[in-house]
Amino acid sequence: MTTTHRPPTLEDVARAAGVSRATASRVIAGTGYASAAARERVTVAADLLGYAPNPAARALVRGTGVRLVVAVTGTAPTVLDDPYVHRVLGACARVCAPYGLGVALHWLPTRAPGEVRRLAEDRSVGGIILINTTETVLDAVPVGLRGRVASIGIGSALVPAFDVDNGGGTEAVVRHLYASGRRRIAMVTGPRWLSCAGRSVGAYRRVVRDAALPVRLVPGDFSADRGRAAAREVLARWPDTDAIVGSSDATALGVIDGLRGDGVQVPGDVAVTGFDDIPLAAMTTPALTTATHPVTQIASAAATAVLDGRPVPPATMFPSRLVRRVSG
Amino acid sequence: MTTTHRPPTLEDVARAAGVSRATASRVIAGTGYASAAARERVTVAADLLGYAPNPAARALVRGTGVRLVVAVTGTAPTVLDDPYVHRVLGACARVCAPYGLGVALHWLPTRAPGEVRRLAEDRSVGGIILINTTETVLDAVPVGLRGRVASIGIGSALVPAFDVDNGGGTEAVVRHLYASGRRRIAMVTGPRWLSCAGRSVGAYRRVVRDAALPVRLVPGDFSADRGRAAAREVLARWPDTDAIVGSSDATALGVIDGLRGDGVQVPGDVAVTGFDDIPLAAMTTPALTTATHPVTQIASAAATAVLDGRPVPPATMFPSRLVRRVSG
DNA sequence: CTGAAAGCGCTAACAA
DNA sequence: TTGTTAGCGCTTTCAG
Repeated sequence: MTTTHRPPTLEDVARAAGVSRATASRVIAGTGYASAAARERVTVAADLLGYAPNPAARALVRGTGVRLVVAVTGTAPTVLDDPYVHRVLGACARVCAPYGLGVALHWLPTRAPGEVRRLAEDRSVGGIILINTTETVLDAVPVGLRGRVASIGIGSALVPAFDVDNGGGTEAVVRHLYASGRRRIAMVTGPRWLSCAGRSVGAYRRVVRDAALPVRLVPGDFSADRGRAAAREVLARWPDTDAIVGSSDATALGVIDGLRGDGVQVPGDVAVTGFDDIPLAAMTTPALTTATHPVTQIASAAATAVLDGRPVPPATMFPSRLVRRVSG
Repeated sequence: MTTTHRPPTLEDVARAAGVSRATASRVIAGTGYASAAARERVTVAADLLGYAPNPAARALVRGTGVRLVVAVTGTAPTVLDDPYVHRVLGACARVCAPYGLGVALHWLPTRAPGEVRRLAEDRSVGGIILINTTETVLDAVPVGLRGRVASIGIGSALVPAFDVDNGGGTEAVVRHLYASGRRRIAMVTGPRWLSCAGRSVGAYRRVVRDAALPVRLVPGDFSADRGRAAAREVLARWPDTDAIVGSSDATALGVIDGLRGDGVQVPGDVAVTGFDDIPLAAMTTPALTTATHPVTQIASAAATAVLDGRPVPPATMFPSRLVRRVSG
């Protein structure tokens, strides 16, 4: 007689432990009363059978959803191809694993901030992590989502924020540049619509103003291509620039490439710094001076907040540390 | 009177369309008979109400699982931190989205190939994508998983394989090196336990042998650190080497860095090539000559195969194309 | 071709 | 403290 190898259900565990399904449920889910004896017997039976609760069934009855959605705001669905987004997704996946939850990727069009409502209504969505979000999107988050949503970037009264202290990181970078003798420091900013990028610009302005240096800002978008173009703009507008602060490592690499195309030496003529400390920042020539960005930590904290459901502070900032290498 | 804004269920759709829940189910799921009239009315009602099936309920009744697991074989859970893995995860997430499925990340210890059985028994697992898998793991895949599992890398009779044609890519690279006059070409291999990396080594051996050049192999592991060390080993054992083929871009970058530490010019003294064509390969100095690796395409194809459940060929290879830049 | 009915595996009142 | 009961939203026989 061949027994089909069927995964054990709660029913099996209950029977093996000699209790009712309800009691077994209470001890497995860790909710409600149960005598020490019952607890013991159920626990033993469960790991004897190798029991694991079926997340789908659980989600169905609790109305709790079965996946954590990473929702990325942007003008086109290509924002989902970004390595940064993938890293966040990976970190979320690791946090979700013990809960039996999956993760999903969703594009939130900048033009249609109401889209977030549809996500909230989807019963299979257990929680939402917002990335690169805007005030407009934040305003569209329904109150019913309270406690099941977090933002990596800016937050709101309803949505707790988790982010790198890019103001602090940028400040450290610019101060370092000043300390090493640079006096005409330009910056390639992040995208304007991304308010959290504004903190870096603010920090740059502050340091530069305090030192009575000129403010030299050129818009960027975190990409290398834009960095390359921006480098030329900077040189065209302010030929005596002796340092360029990139708002991402990709930007900085682009800047270096653009500069080199014009025969400018880095860091000899112009120092260049990045932000993020991607793994390759240490391997390029010249090795990139930058500031750290603990993406995994941040994403894990955000995901944990959503899954735990415990109250969290409205904003949690993760420190960014200067990494001195060769480029600046 | 405030109506709680509850997402519509199939029941709601059925009522609105004036049919039974069963009929509504048939047309929504696209399975079983339904008159044109019924089909029409249900469809209209569904998108009038903005109905979306609840994946958890569906998974529960069909026993079909609610997430696609990306299972990475390796000696330590840190393999889950690899950007390559994250990219695969991202691609899978995009394929899963329309199915309402989530994705999950799982470490499959090299030492415990049987672990894959536990995954197979988990009712919440809808399918499995194997990464960096070994024959041992492949052998442990239970037959019950047929059609719900695919491998990125090597496959088996049970598990269809999806991979880059790294043999072809490597051949193109080595031929290019030869054509540009290099005659003493060394290679830093991928990890030995990863059999699909062997195809690159095979291709290298073949080209080199056909040209009557010496075989110079040094073991690597795809990492930049190992590349750096390997460069020195190569130089120590065969000082007249004039080209080094890296089996990944990270390796190549490490090799370049190691070479530079010894005052060797790239590509002047020694040409260096990579594999993967990561975005940054174009930005480094010197820009990296490499071969493409369509990771997203591969992962999407694998995920699609698992979710569709349609029969697929035992192995699907994706072409790798030479990208000539400066380093080699 | 359609509807009634029976669950999928689990949790949450409610009694006992 | 425990068991009984009633579903969560959906699919799927099985009769009509």
